[in-house]
Amino acid sequence: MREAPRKLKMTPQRLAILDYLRDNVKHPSAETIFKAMKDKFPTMSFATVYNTLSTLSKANRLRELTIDPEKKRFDPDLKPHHHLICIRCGKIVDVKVDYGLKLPYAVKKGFEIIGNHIEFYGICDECRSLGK
Amino acid sequence: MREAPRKLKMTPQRLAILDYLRDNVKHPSAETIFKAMKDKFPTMSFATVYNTLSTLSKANRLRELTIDPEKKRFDPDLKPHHHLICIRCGKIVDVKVDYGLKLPYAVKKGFEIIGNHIEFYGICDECRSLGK
DNA sequence: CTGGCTGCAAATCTTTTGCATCCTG
DNA sequence: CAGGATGCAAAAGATTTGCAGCCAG
Repeated sequence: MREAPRKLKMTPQRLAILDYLRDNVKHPSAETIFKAMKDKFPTMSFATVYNTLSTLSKANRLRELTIDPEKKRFDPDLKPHHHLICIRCGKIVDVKVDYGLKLPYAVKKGFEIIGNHIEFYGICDECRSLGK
Repeated sequence: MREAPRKLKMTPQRLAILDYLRDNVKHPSAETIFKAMKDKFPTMSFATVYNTLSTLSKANRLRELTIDPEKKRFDPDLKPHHHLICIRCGKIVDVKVDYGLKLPYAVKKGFEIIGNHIEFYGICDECRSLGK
């Protein structure tokens, strides 16, 4: 693809965000990340978080998930994998299974296929035990 | 599931939206739908479009797609199927293939699985011929 | 020195909500 | 006639942008 993982200037803010995301399997939203950042960097602004996340995403250092209709979620795990989301509480868990999906020629005709992502929808045990 | 397809009061606005969506394979956004509505119903408000779409969705008369990070898209086709989106122009085409996806027990443990949806990402021929 | 990055605020865009009025069933 | 639906405007969120000052190479 076009956007080569060009070299990034590593500022304290970017390092902090990358650090927060490393091995983070909770798929946090920008707001969650912002709140976590404020602890260490009380001066970091919302715009910087958004801009940084966008920059890191373009540089292939993280992936933006669209699985949550409310907001974007961010995933530091770059290996192709899928997700299961609880439609009640928004909890997201990884689905590291390779399904080897193929598109029939009639569908992909004209398209250059770049990738795919499976969203599984469900209700987690906590939400189910919480009444409904 | 919970939300039974209860009886809907059929107002002219709802009929118009359902009519516009019927056999519509373009997966329009709320804004696109609103614009189309304004032609026939110059008085229809944005809020009514959103409220109606939300109501119809809850009543299982259409499906909300989260595949486009920019905005929600709406699909009147209720039969389970998947989608291929052009990441440049946002064009969405149906992928009517049953992949019979199964989750390993270790993953779905604790979850009540409700469904799944595959997003294929690509670049359509038009966008490719348009330079980049 | 220069361009990129940050911080702040304001702008934008999508979607939701409050409320008075209207209309369907 | 009653409750739900509409229309309008304003609110609420999420995300983006403009811009001046700052910092690193």
